Parts: sequence; C-alpha cells; structure tokens
Amino acid sequence: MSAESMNGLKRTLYCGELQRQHEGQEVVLMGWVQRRRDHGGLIFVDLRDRSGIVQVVFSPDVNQEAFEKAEAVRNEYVLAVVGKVNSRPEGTVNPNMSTGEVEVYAHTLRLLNRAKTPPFYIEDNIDVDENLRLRYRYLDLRRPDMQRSMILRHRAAKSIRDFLDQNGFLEIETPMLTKSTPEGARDYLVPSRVNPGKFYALPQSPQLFKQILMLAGMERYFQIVRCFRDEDLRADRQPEFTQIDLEMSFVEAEDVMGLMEKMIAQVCKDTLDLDIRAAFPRLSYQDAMDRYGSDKPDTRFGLELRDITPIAAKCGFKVFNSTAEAGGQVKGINAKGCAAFSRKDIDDLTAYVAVYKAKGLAYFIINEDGSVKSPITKFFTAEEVAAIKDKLEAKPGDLLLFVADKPAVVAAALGALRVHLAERLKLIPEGMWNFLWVTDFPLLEYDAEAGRFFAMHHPFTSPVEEDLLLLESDPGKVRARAYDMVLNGVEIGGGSIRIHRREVQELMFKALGLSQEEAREKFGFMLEAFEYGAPPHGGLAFGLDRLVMLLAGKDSIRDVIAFPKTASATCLMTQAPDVVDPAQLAELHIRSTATVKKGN
RNA sequence: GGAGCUGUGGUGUAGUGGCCUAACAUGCCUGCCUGUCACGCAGGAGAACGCGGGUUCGACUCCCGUCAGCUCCGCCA
Repeated sequence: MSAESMNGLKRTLYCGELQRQHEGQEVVLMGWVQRRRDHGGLIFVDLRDRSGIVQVVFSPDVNQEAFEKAEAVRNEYVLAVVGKVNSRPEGTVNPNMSTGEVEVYAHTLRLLNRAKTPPFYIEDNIDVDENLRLRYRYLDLRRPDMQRSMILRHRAAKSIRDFLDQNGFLEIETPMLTKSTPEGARDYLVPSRVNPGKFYALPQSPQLFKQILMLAGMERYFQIVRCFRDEDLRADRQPEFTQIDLEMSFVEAEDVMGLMEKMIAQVCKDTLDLDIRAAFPRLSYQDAMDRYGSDKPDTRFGLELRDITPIAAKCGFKVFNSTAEAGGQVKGINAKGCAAFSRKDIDDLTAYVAVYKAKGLAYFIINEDGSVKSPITKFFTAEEVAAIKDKLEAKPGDLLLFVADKPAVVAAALGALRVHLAERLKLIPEGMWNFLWVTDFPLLEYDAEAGRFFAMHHPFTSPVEEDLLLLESDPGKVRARAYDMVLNGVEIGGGSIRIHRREVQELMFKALGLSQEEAREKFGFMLEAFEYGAPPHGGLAFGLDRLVMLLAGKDSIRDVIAFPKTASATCLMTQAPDVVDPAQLAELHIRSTATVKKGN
C-alpha cells in the first residue's frame, strides 16, 4: 500500500482531547502510530499527537477495507483516521490513559506516510544513549516528556512577554552581528566579506545596546534573545543560550528586584500553577559565602559551614594552626548522623573535595557517648574539642568534616561537599522552590595571576555611591549595586544598576587597568553616548534555559532546548560545525591552517 | 587544557583471559489469534564486542593510543 494524501480531510479533534462527552461523534484524527496490537480479527492502534494518545479500533465489522489497511500499519506510521467515538465496553476501560474511557471505531484509514522502525522507543523514561537522542532529535522530541518541556518553555516565555508588556516594557531587537567586546567570554566571530580582515562578533549579551536604548529614551526594554559564548560546556551551559534581557530607566535596585519577583511569581503561576511568595529572602554575598561557600546557595537544606578558625589558630594541629596563621580559614560542616561512615566513605569525600583543591579533609566522629574519634584529637585539648563540637552543634552519631585552606578553597570545597552530602543523604526536599537574592557583591575581584582587578559582573555595573572614592584607593573594598537571583542553588538571573555617568565609567575602566586609549577604542561610542543625557538605569538578565530546566525538573538545559549541542559544541543531527568549501573561505578572505581531524 | 565514567545485535544490558562458533530482554520479520492496552502464542533473521596498536599459545575480557557521549575542574567579565 502506498502513501495517500489527506485528500481534503480536516482534523476535527486532537487525540488526547477525546472524552466521554464526545461519544457518538464522528471525528477525524491525525497522528503517529504509538503501538499496534493485532488480535487477528481485531486491531488496536494507539494514535498519538501532541495532545496525547487515544485507542483506535479496526474491526471488519465496522469496515473491512480499513481493517485490512490497518494490518500493514507499523510504529510511527502517519495516519488519518475517521471514525466514531464510543465508550469502551464494560471492563475494557483503561484508567492509566487520560482518554481511557473511550475509543474510536475507525471506518476510514488513510496512510499518510510510512516510517522506518525508530532506533529507540517514542515514550517517556527511556534509557538511551544521548548520542542517539541527539542524532535523531526529531524522534526524541516526539516523546511526551520532551513535548511537555517545549510547551512549558513556550508558556514561560509567553508569561514573561505578557507580564513585561503589561508593565510597560517594549520588546526591541538588537544586532546579532556586532562588535567583539574584550574581557569576558570568548566571542563567536563572523568574518566580514565586504570588509576584508574584519570580524563581527555574535553577542554574549545585548548589554551595551540595552543601555544605549535607555539613553535613547525607551524607558523600559526587554528581549528574549539568543546569546553566544565560545566557552566549554556544562550541563547548564550551552554555547548559544537564551536570555530574558531587560532594562529600566529611573530605577533603583529595589525597583528592579521587586518587579522581577513579581514576574517570576507570575511565571510559576502560569506554568506550574505554583504560588510562591513574591518577597524573596536576601542574602549578602559575604553571608552566602560564609554560610554556604557559594554565591548561589541552595537553602533547601542545612549543613551550613561553621568557622572554627579562632579555635584552630591556637590548637596543636599544625595543618590547622599554620593555615590560620597564614590568613587562611578552617571551617567545617556537620554531617548529621553520619558517624557510621566507613574509612572508604571518608576517603571518597576527601577525593571529592580534592577536585576543588582542598589538600585534605579532617574529621571528628562523635561517638554515642559523646567522645570524639579522630586521628587528630590528640592535637587538641579537651576544651578545644568541646569548643569545636559546640560550634558545629555536634550530637552523638554525627560526623564533622573540616577543610583548612585559603578562604576561596574552603568555600569551594565545603560548598560543593555540602551539596554532595545533601544529595547522598537525600536531605533535599521535593517540591521546594527556594528563590533568593544575593546582594552586596564586590565590584571588583583581584586576579593574582594577571596582577589586576576584574569586574565581578561586568564593567558597567555601578559601584555603591559611598564607595566611589575607594575605587582608586582600595578597589577590592568597593561594593557593587548588583543582585543575582538564585533558585535552589542555581543562578537564574543577575543584574545591576549601571553606571550612567561618563566620569564614573572612566574611573571603572581605570580600575580595570584599561588605558584611556583602550577604553576609547573599545567603548568610545558608549562613553560619548553618556555625555548626551544618560538617565540612571538598571536591569537584569535571566537565563531562560536554566529557569525552564528547574521548572521542568530537569538536570540539564539540553532537555529544555529543542536542538542542543554536545559537550564538544557539535550538533549531532546536522554535523555542525563542519568544513566549508575553500571558495567560501576565499570569499571571506580566510586561509585555513587547521588540520581537520576525521572522526570514526 | 585536565580528571573521571561509559562504548557488546536496532535498543537496553550480561559476559573480568580459553566455558563465547557471544547470552538475556525488548524491538524487527513471518504465521496464528475479535477486547487488547508493555496483548498473547509459535517460528525466524540480526552483533566478530567504538576504532587502531600491543601483551599472550589464546583478548569482548589486560595494556597503550584514539574517537564519541556524559559529568566535573580550569574557563564562563
């Protein structure tokens, strides 16, 4: 049987919509064959479309021709079915299907297309190599779970657009072919054919343009926009990703944060029917680092870091006291009830923190009688042990874990260990949505290797007014008017009040070690623009992929991006990137020197 | 740039030096079956074990390299 045309048939309903109320109706369904069950004299076909699945019955009693055609049907064949909706006979209702009370008695079947046997099942909870899923992404996307994710993503974007529109924001597009901005991520470059030797860069974010739009009097701007960064990938990082980018004029940090809380609450309502408290907790950067060892803390569980540096400084354990003396920190976390961890368990944890440069992991096992078992207790007085136990609120059966190092290493190691333990001990409650703001970031970070300061967010972030004078005398102390939104340990957005005065912007560039000439060359247009009446302004950018990932309960943004790239930034479906015709290169004034490795 | 994990019929796995002329499940093909919904029953086809090299009398199994996917560190203002 060869494929047929729709021949004027119009779909009347979606498969997943069929309910008892449609009983007796003649319907036209179109979709894919989920499964065929051939009982010889009776054939069942589960027909699937985006809305769901419904059972279609082919019987010679209804129509002999349709029945015979149905015998040739296979998985993923594309069908048009015309038939009558019937309630299922007594005892054949399927409570596991949303359409399980009805079925369609088909009198007409049109085979719209055949399909090869797919390389994996089109159903949820498959355990297939990601290689295959990505190579056959169009099949992967047919799975209900992926369709739900795409729908959720659409709803989130729609909710955001509606909210921002209602709040006076204009969606304005900014260029994709733009100028390379130094400092920050690597740019994706696009050669210019008409300007030999010159390159555009794909935007890492529309930062400069949205600020310029504020200068242009647009007042409130937003854009759901693709951004590009040529850096190595992670589960939550893709080379191209989508930002909800926005900017407002004549606002303070509080105005932006307040509005964004409302927007996120609206998105949660519109996508998951979730009511969240629209006044998110605030945490200073310093508190976040002190208590959680992270600037994007997951507050769904405890295991907070405790500082025992003062005790460690005086104790007899050389690793501790020398670290304290050298300006380092000794901090610990209390793994409640983990006293039974084996030597191997602790070795594994030690290896885990070693990745974050921690040189070791000291531990106290709190015995049932309250005494401490540890290879290092001999270096501590009874008072010191008691003080440490007190500081970590140790109870019998607990395991105390300590890292002594530079503050950054202690934070990274214990911050990661904290999350690792919480996952292992299953301390993270389901269904918790811990939104919070991290504020009071330092404006600048000193990079010892480069021997200079770098902007912690970006060079357009405004310093706190009172700290302005410190910019020249003690740059490390300057606070930024910046804020990050964090959800369950994931940074989903960040923003700031921007610099809008030329003198301040020049001071900032100077603090970053940019000469006047360099600043002018790279950001001259920006500095010039500031001179024509720049309003105070600020904004924020959300990572739409990350936000949707969390709303969808996924572990990777690949699962909420229709066509993601692999960890080596390739597309397994299209085989991008690929070599191009030498003629194309010549036209672009590019000579290839790379040796292209051939895959297997 | 670095580390770890994975790689066996279409798919998911088992197989840790000869028992493997590779097993199981599922899918696929054929036949039977008028109430299944992970339909059932019977039969059949289908992999030289990612690729290359080495060790060994002998390698899916050990070693080295390489490719691909994933995770993490660096990187991501």
